[in-house]
Amino acid sequence: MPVQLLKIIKGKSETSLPSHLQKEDLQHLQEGFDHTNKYFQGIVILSYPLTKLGDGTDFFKVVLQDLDNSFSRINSINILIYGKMAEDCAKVIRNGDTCLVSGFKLKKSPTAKEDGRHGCHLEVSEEAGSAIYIYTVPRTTAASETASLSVAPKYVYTPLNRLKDGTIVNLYGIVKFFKPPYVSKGTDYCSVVTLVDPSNVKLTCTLFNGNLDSLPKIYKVGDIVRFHRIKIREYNGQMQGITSAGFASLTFDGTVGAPVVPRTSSKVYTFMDEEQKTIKELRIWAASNLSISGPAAKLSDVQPMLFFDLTCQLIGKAKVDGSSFLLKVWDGTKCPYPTWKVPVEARDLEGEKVLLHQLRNLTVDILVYDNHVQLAKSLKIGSFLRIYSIHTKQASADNEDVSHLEFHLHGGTCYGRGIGVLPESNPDIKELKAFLESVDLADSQNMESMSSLELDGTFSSVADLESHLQRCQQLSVTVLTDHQYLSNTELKTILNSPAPQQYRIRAKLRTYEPQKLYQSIKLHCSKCNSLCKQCSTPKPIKSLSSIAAEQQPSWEPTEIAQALGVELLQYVFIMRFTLVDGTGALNAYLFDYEKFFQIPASEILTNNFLQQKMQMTMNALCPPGRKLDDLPWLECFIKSYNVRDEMKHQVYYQIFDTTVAEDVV
DNA sequence: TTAGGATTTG
Repeated sequence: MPVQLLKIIKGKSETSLPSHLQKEDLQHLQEGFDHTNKYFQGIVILSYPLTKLGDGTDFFKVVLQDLDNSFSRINSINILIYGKMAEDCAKVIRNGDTCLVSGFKLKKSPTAKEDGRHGCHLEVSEEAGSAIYIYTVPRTTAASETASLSVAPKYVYTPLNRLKDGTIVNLYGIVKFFKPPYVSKGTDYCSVVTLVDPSNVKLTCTLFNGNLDSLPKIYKVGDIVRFHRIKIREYNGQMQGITSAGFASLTFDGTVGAPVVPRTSSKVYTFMDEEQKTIKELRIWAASNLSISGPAAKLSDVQPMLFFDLTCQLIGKAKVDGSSFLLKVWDGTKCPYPTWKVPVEARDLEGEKVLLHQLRNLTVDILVYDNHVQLAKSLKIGSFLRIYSIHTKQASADNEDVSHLEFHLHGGTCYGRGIGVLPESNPDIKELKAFLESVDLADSQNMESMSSLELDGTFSSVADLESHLQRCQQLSVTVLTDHQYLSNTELKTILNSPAPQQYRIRAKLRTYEPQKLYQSIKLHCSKCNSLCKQCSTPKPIKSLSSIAAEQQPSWEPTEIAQALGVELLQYVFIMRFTLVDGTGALNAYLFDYEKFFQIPASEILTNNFLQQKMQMTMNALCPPGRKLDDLPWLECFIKSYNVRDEMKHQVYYQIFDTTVAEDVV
């Protein structure tokens, strides 16, 4: 019988194993050895759900741990069971059962590197003549239910005061100190993490991995980690943790009440109710037993001679010299001191120039040195960072009257100095993003004169400077031709105010009508101020004789029209813009002969080039397919006016004294 | 192998 369920009664099984079988140790399970008449014995620590392979064959996988080698670095092995045997085993095998496997095929395990188990796995099936003997642990009904619901192994976690030299253990800990992953002098990234747990013992772990993503995703002191398969060694009279094969980690926010969501690079990990409970307990213990307050600060809080952690967004970067690298970052607040600007070659500066200029009053230059340069170079513009242990230093240059504040990330990793990239899903980053989006750039630009532009080293030539200056003064795809003294009014306020009034607004063009642009061109009658033809009272052609009779006749179109009783109509663009600014939406009419588009309405119907230009302009003002966030800003003047008839009264809005920025198309 | 917590000196 290929699968035998053997009950243990008082330590002895009901039936005996075939006498020809001999036990094989885990370390002797190697390719090239003869495993005929051998069996491997282990305890089931993990079983996966029964599945079907592509060809319909049943497949069942269990992990057996060799209790005789439980202190070895590798003490478990994958067993792959095929066909009917898979089905049979899946019905009876439970975690904690002891299994004997014979008649197996030994194959290289493709997952050994990831799961840290034996380099080979055992394949078994009836066809191959395999047999599995299962010694069950006694089962109550309740235990059986639990077992059938759980496919996770029962990991044992060692408290930090029970660690022994030379063992590989699983453990939990609260991060007391950490160095974010940095480039080591060897081949790997390194991260140093000091943990503490309710046994009040500290453990410093040195973790290496060639893949940055495989190191624990610790963002701040107080985070909680779960380490699997960490090796314990004695170093300088103290226990030390170090990565061993198969090391895996989960990291959790240590805040009481925060969602218990593990951060990990592993696609597969075990995390059950019991682990949830452990994290919650550790959070509570940490809250009442540890004082964890990181030196986080906003740029608005910084002082000279300070080491602090900054959570920020990267908007520019540039090489400076061989041992230092420039990061330009902002966090939405303004540093209360004048800050230094590190001179760099314009061609070396990466980042969106317009944005860099827009944010110039809110951006600080951080110079990073030595070992941090390599990581800094690899950072993506726009990414969110936490830069640990930035040093502020007050200094003044020879040509400066007032001192400025410098930001340095010195070389080395003392005190956890380094740079971490945080995902946008991180709660702190979500908060930062929301704050950054709320910052009124128009206000920040007004805080400083344009002369600083020349100081920040962003532009390579006068022409470049002028073009960007022009563009950045506009800061939107439209510009105002007058009334610049007015400040912006939110759409919500405008919608709630009586007409008539005039406003300056900053808004996005969500949509416009007509979408077929040729339909926007109308003939307008200036006499009746409508679209446009009832004002003409045509006279016969002989009426022109009155002009002809003059001594010096004028053949101007207006004179001819007047003589013929024709009211001249003018071509105009008439469009409806739906504008939004986060506080409300408003429909404003554009009535434009030439000024807004800088295209004469009278010429566009006969000029392909102008038609294309208008289409491109509208595409720039309201790029098709973009989300609202990605639409450009428009600065406009609008006036409100009342339209009343017998039935109703309405307020309308019209755009005026506004033109499309020159460099938009 | 690397680092092994405990601020650069630009």
